[in-house]
Amino acid sequence: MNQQESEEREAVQICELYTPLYIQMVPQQQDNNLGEAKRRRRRKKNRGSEADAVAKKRKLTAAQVHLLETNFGSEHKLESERKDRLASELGLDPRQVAVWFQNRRARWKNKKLEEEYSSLKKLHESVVVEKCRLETQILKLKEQLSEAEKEKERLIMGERGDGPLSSSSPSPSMSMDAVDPTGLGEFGASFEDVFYYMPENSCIYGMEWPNPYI
DNA sequence: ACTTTAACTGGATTACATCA
DNA sequence: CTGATGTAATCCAGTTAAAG
Repeated sequence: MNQQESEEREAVQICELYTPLYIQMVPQQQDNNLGEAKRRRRRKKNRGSEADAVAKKRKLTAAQVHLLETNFGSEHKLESERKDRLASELGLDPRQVAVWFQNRRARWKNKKLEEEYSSLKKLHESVVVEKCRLETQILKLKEQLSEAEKEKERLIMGERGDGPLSSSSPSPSMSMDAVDPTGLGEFGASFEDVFYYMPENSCIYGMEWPNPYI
């Protein structure tokens, strides 16, 4: 038996398995004329008493869902031929298969959006932390610069001899040597610093993200 | 009461057929 | 041949409601 034959046989077996169920689940069309060219009728709007009588919602079986999922996994779009083939394999109305694919695509899209949202959120949080770290570093460097300028001023005054502190030694912490040439030094990896400094309320680590899914 | 999901609706788009 | 028009199929976003 070649592969095609075995696939066909499997399809027939599945059909046999589900057809009675389908007949039970979905009332068959009256004008099911198989010899007729494929009907191209726009489906009727299904609202009101007739719909209530006919369209009860049915849960698909695990086997049906499994086959649908497998198909969805290989291709999210559903061409007409595949829809019909799947429908007959599953013993479902092609319309049900189409609806299932539509809903499945919507669920998949939602899931993808949620994943994208959470990875962007993580990225945003790390950027906020980095921004705060850099702002803290800027602040401290500015302080150092200001101290260094004061020290410079003091030395100039000392050389002229008109300064009261001409001979006093510069405080070690205020000397230019104290300025870390790398600009990083003690602040390089100090995350604690980040959380003590909140310029203009910009550093709100762990702030609530608006959740679009609520 | 809440969630999941099958089924539905309406609007937009596309492909195809027909006709002037 | 070509453009206009109509129809059917399909998609998506949003909604409804059955069922668990």
